[in-house]
Amino acid sequence: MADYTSLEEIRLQKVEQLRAAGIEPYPTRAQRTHTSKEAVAAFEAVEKDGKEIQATLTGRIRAMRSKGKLTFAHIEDGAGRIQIFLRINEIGQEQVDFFNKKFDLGDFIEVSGVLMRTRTGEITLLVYEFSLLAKAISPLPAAKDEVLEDGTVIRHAALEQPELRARQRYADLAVNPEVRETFRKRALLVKALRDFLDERDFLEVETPILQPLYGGAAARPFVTHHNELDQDMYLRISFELYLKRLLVGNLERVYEIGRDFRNEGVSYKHNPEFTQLEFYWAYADYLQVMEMTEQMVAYACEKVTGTTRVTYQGEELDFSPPWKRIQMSQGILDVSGIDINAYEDGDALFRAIKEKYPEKTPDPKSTRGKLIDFLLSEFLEPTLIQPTFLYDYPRDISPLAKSKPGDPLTVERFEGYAAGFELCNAFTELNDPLDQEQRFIEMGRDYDADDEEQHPMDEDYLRAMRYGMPPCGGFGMGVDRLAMLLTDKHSIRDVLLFPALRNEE
RNA sequence: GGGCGCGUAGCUCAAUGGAAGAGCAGUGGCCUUUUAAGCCAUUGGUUCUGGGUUCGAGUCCCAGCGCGCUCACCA
Repeated sequence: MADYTSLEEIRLQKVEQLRAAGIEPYPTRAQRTHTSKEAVAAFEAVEKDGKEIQATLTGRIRAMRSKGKLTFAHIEDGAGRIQIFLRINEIGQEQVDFFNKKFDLGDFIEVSGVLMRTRTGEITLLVYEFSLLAKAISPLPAAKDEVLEDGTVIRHAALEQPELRARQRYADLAVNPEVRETFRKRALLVKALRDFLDERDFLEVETPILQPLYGGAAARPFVTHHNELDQDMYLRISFELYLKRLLVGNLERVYEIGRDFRNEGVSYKHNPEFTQLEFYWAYADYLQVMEMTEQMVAYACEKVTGTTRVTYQGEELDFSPPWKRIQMSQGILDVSGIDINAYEDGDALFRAIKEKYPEKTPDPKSTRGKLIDFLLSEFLEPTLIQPTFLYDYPRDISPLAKSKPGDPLTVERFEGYAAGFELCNAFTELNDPLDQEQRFIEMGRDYDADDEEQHPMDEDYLRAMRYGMPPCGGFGMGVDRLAMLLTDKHSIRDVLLFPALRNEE
């Protein structure tokens, strides 16, 4: 049983009073002839001819101004806001009083009448009939909007607590229209990515979320259990190994947009579940994937924002191709002065880092690849503000990527960066089953047995690959991260409708 | 998980260790073109929770819970 506040008690009483008066506060059906936006457009179209437009509108009461014998209110629907006007001339004093006494901010109502323009010029529905669609018991956590002459809206005492906004996203959405806009943009983004790939003959597929083995990335998984099969299952940490099995099956171009789950820390750019796009493209290599990536992101950016230049946290990012390309060892040399090519094993590289940067503290047990990753995130990443591809990665942190011909320490892999963080990751896929098996074994050896990030040996994946996998390029991107960039949000929580939060009790 | 910060009315916020307040929302009234409507009156509090110090705690101390920022892990 809920504890009601005094404000809620009053509204509950109104519900009883309405029922006692034979009015159902939650009627089953509603109807409308126009959205708020359509009503305004319809009125503007015939205003000059003096023709009358009748309309029935539905929406939520967001502002109310009663002047005794007349009442102005604003209702809000999915399309926007519109003013309504109730007057004793049309409906009588009793009805005006009823509206004022029994209806509250937040209630959903249906209003019928004639469109008009008030003395101050606002297009308004003059109401002849009104009814309740759904009574709000709890007041929406917002005060008032002030609309300035130039149209800018100042919200007074808006819902601002980040915790409340995330926990009660329904209230946040109801009260902050720009939040609805953010999620519309997010939907546009996903649609744009899908359209782009569909147009290029990529087949959208769905692969298991519940997996008997996890793989395809370095992350700790969520573990669950299937009762009937009596076996532990993992929530996938990537789609990679399943999508590549499909290439063995002669599906040449596949992609999936879906949820990944990683049992890691939560931060402004990490949520335990997040949306990933992966595609695999037979007969392509990482350079072709690179080219398609910049086209795809620019396309999505343009569809979402109308341009390929967006402002992110005060910086203008230009996603139009081609993006800057930096070969990784060269990039690290440029910013840190350390030539990773001069050190073929982890110990040597570690000593070089400690000598040049005694204050930096990489883990001394790190592999060469992990040390390079350290240099990368320490020195290079923060400088990658404009969209940039970093390419040619160390082999030992890339167990699923194909080696660069003639360079045993390096694989054909790139990552896309923007605003200083990683956006996507791609490589020429390893399709040699014997090399792949060797990599799994190396990964098992390089990480401690209790390191949950180690890639488990996936025998079925190797079995698939032994049937022959075409050479191909593969790609993965955090869709939430791109959504952050395109909506200028600092935190991933702001582009997730229901971000992960600790239990309230 | 570590460090720092925050938690007061439905919302946004005040309150030197000394009487818990304001605006909006709510309630009652006045008001026939308002728009943060206005005017008059008025209701509303486990100051996150539990301990402690003190004559006295919203304020200081300890512990817990939640959130934010940040570092680490990771996309």
